[in-house]
Amino acid sequence: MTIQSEQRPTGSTTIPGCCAPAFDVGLTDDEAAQLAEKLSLLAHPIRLRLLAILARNGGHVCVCDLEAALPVKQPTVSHHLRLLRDGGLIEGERRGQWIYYAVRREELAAIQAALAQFFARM
Amino acid sequence: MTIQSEQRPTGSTTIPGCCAPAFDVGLTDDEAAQLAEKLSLLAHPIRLRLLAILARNGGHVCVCDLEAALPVKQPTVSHHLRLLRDGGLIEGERRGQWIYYAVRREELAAIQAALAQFFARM
DNA sequence: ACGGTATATTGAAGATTGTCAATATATTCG
DNA sequence: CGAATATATTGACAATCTTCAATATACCGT
Repeated sequence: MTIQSEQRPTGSTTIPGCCAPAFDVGLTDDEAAQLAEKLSLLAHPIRLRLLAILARNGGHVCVCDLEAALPVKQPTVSHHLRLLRDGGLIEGERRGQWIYYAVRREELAAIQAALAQFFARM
Repeated sequence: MTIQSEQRPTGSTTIPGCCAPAFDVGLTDDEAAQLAEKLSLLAHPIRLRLLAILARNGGHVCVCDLEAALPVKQPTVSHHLRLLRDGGLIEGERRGQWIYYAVRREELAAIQAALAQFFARM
């Protein structure tokens, strides 16, 4: 024959051919789920911009500032702020009529560390 | 009065009170959209595990291996592989009956760099 | 207390995503 | 060619996400 018979090189199974999970899996079910959840929180342009604004002006930005800076209406801003707050990434402090938000650096650093670990394992 | 009148310190507007976008915005509309797109691609447990497996066993893993290692059916594996391939993160090479996937390190590094830049700006 | 402003919540509607059975396509072997 | 295996695609369905108008809540100044 002209074409060489392909043989799957994957080891340690009795069945020749395919589908022997003898390889390195790398990420636990739980690890993947947790990291995916953190990434999902970041994976939205409005939330990224919210974080960026707050990180650089922390403690001095109220919701109306954010609404003015972003192309969405006030309920949408509040919605994303809530997601970020529930995810532990930001916190809000009421000062008078306004609520000032700021990034929680520790949590942000935790995500950064989780990502670094993920990439390190690649 | 006992309570001090709150005054928004945000500068450079003629309107006293609120909503003067004099602060640092930090992320362009486009930058945020692009980064969010990359993050969305990563933000799924199955895709994270696919990447981890492929990164550590690159070029030696066929779809049936992946299906065996993950808690989803074959069409779902193919679906996520397609998303990753369309996103430039992996590539597949047909060898005989099987198609072997591998991570594209450059693209993965690009995402890592984009993330690093994002966190650096925080 | 009242009117005004800031923010949150609710509810609805549309868009996107995730999963899988069924089916199609490609490849190998006999 | 025809059967068997590997992978991709289609189509349907459910779940989740995104946005916003309408409304509610909280606070301020008068």
